[in-house]
Amino acid sequence: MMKNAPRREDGLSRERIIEETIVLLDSHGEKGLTFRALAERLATGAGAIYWHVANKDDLLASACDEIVARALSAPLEDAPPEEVIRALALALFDAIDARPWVGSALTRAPLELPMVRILERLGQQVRSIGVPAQGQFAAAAALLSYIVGVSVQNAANAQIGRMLGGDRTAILGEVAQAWSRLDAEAYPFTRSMAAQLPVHDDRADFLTGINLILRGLAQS
Amino acid sequence: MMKNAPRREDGLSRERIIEETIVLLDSHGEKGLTFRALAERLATGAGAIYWHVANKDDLLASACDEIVARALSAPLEDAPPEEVIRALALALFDAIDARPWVGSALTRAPLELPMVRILERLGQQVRSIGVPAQGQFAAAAALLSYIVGVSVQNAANAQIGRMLGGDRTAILGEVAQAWSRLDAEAYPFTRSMAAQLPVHDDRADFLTGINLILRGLAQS
DNA sequence: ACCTGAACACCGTTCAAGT
DNA sequence: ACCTGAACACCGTTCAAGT
Repeated sequence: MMKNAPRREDGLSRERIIEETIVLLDSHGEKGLTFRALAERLATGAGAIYWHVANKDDLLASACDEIVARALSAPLEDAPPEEVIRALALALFDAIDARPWVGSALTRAPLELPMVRILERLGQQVRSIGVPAQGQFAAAAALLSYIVGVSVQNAANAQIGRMLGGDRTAILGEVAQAWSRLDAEAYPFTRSMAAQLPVHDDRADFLTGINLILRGLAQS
Repeated sequence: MMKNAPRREDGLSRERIIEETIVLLDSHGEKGLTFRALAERLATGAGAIYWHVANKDDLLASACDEIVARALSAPLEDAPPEEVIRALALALFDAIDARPWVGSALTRAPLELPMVRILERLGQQVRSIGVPAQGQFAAAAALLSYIVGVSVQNAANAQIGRMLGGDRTAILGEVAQAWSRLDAEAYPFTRSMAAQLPVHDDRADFLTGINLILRGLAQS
């Protein structure tokens, strides 16, 4: 065709829809993402969105992939592979922590593009480390499971704090109180750990786990 | 009061509701759990359920807790603590694998009773191992994160297979084909791993990770 | 080709009214 | 104390009709 600029500036597009989806998810959470709310933001009808997007799952998955792609694009520097893996892991941990909805989207669509993006990056570094060929897949898969699994779990924790309104310390303080009120017979360990909960650093523990896996990898 | 058996046999009760919730979740998945469907199964009105249960979140959380409690009640034997931890981890892995909805319920209500149940069990074993006092919480928390995180992630994988109808091998075969069709420039690692995907054992990898953490714990 | 917006078939939750 | 079931305020998705 000859005309190549027929698109109106205010026309809908997949990109614009997904961009606005991210804004909506960030501002109003997972249950705030509604075709009606999205349509209003885009100044269009609810049905129009379906021309560019298959359904709500597609919407969520695409928004998730966008965030994952951004998180992975940052740490590209050439450094020792272990260092790159740590950087990738933390970038994902922080991205999911900042947007808990990314976590549930990741869990909902397991072997899709976002996961493959991460696996690829991890795999390339696993190769650089020098892990023998027959162990590369298991190593990359273990890292992938750990990173995504723990990050999602952590983000869920953080989200509940945000939902209850208070700051992190206050929430954890309340949980700690609840723990110290548990039955002494059934929950001796948890009771005695109540005091440590509020001063606990999840991000540091996450990194400790990564280092543990990397150490195990080096031994094999 | 004097009369202590006024309850009709067909009366509703929290237990009966949760029991039927589990049946419904198992048979029709997470989106099959509906107050209307549940009411029909219980031969009552939708609103009656609200007399025994706060809301849908409460329903899901209670069903989840029931399953977690069952999974933890099995492996009680006195064995070396590392062995008990492995047994607990696998029991949870299998329970969540069999019921993916437990995974998302666990993620939705992070620091609630089900998680505390698991933490307590792990913590007691961590103590038995002889981990020094100031490291016990971090150790138990690391195990908890890993077990729940990876199990949830694995269950999500398994679920997608079930949803697509085919058996596990067939699904993974298709994913493997999709992987081998990825762009050679951008996804060299994933492409070369395509063949290994269908013969990969997630449960074994899960256990490998547990052993890795236990080994790290023994060193400290 | 792309958009509109009414309509359909659902939801969770509430609440007056019953027993 | 416990249950009923209609009613309310929403959903995702479809689809004739428009441009």
